[in-house]
Amino acid sequence: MNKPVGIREVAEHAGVSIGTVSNVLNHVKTVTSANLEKVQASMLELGFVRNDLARQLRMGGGNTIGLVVLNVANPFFADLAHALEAEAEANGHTIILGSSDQDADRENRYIDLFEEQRVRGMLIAPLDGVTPRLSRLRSRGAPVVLFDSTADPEQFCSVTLDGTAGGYMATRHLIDTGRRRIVFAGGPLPQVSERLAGASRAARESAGVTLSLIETGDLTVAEGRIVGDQILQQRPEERPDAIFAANDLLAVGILQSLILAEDLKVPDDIALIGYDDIDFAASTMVPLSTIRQPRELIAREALRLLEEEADPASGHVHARHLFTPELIVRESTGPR
Amino acid sequence: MNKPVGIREVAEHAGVSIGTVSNVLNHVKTVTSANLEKVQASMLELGFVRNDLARQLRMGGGNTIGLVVLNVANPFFADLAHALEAEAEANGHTIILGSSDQDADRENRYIDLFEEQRVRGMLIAPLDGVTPRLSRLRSRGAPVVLFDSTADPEQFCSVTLDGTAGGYMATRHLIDTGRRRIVFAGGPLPQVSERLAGASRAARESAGVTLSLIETGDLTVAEGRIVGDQILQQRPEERPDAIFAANDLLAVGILQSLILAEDLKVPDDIALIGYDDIDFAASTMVPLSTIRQPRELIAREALRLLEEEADPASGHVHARHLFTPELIVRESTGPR
DNA sequence: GGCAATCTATGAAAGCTTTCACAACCCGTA
DNA sequence: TACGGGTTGTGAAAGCTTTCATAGATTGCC
Repeated sequence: MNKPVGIREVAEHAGVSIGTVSNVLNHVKTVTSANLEKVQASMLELGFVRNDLARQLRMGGGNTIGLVVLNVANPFFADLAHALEAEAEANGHTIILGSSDQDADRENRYIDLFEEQRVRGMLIAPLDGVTPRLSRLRSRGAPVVLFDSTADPEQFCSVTLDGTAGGYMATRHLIDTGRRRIVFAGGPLPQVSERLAGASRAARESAGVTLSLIETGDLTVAEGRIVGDQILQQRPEERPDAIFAANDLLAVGILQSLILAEDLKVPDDIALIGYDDIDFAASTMVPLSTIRQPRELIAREALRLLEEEADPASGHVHARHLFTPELIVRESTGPR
Repeated sequence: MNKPVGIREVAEHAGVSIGTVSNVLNHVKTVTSANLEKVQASMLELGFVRNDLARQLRMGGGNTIGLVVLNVANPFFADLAHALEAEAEANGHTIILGSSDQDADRENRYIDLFEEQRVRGMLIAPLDGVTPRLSRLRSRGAPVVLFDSTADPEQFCSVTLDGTAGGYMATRHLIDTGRRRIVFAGGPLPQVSERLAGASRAARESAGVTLSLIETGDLTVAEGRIVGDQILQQRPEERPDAIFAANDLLAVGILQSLILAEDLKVPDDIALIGYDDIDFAASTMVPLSTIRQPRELIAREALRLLEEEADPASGHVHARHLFTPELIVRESTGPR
């Protein structure tokens, strides 16, 4: 193992000054082509790799962006992370990903970590809304964009889908296709309250429509199966004629369960609609109607806001951006 | 926005020396409790956040680990990343995730980036085996563990599932349950060659078994549907009686397609087995038999090797660790 | 040839931490 | 009292880069 080779060794080897090497690294155009070549040759020969830690230290922070999601194993977040990563890469940023796994401690630990790393900003899908930890972060002036529409727009930028609108659209669609006894399945409640609120509104608007709630502990396939089994145990005449699942994973689980029943068909007897439009939604046995969240748009806007907030000259004002989601009709809510 | 507060300001405010503050930060036990309290109070009051960049610079690299996967959107890699992250966190490491998206350029860019960040080591699922870029990295002495069993064990540590064994197990299982005309679906070929090799061996061992190949351009649900449609277009008596898909995504797509056919039932007419045991595999319409890869074990071992390689005192010798995968029998290969 | 105006190169300083040789101090004992 | 030994605190140096004021070289023009 040789001595670590830094800018100084390169300068010496190439017979130029430290400053010149630095200029080469940073593509400053004042460098003579003769020097440029000498330096580049030396770098190659010595196997020089710029030390980004020193660079960032000197420059007072780099262009890394911290991302905290609720759970990478959830395809929606995996896709979102993917979109963010692609978008960030295009802007020369790097994303560090942390998965809080729905654990407040982990969330806080990642925030601490990112702060210590002097990230340029953070994108956070907060677990319990705005915690004291987050406020403290904010008061220190760190750029933060939340994926949480309940955040105080005076204090934070946030970018989200309009869950109320999505809930409304989904439920409205069920009603429009002739459904009357609708079940909303999802939980824990705080996380799905907007979608539920939208659903309620749609139900209230139409006479003769009832909306009931099956609360789940989580939004997973396994929980979905439990919900499905629950519904199967009801007497056929008691069963709902439509289910609005708070996300696609849940919907997939419900579908799994319902499809095993002989005396019940999706969508003929029960319509099913999900939320998120994960890649699998189009590939389930009965392709799933759902609400699509334009992940690329969210990703782009979140990064734009973060960039703006990080730039003191921009006259940035916090804003809450609500994107309106889109109804995707597939077979699981097919015409009755 | 106040002046950035560093260790120096804290020291001054608390009336102690810089060294003492550093000792507090690093939990050196020689600090008097009186001083400890003073320093901690000052930190709190000033809102001090340790600058990890300077710390890492001084210490010659931190404890961040770079991870390059082929594609985060693939549930297998998402789960693996998740497992690695959990394991790393337990050891006080942090994972930086990069997704190469099957693009050699991106792979190289991430490697460069990680090198500049002076990561403690890298975990890489290489696209095309060991590229010159990787060898150069190695020759520089950076700890690297590959997820690629074709890597030269003299040069690299690698951790993988035994794809040949997995391919053999899957095919053997199909044969044992009475199947004779087996199709292996997967591609591009280099990525699935081991699984195919295992399948071939199993087929050769049994008289009367034929194995044919449908090569795909990718291992996605969409490609799987294409494969399924292809099979449906064959005359019933020409169709295979079993399909071994090179991964679960592909299998899911195939299943989607086959299930639409009236004259064909899975598993009665065609058995189907996948590979990876992604979370969805148990949740498909006909729950999918598959080969499980013990992700947690891989994650643990990969990090252990990396740690060992990073520690010069360990007398580390490169090793290829092949984990034997496990056959998971579900309904898609149900008894004939 | 002489002078100003450009252009390029130089290298010390700064950015924030950890490290470590050394100083200061305390206590008990000869 | 003087001294040894142990404990705690100190602050300069180092780690590698970028920045920037300054020096030096070159060109153009009268």
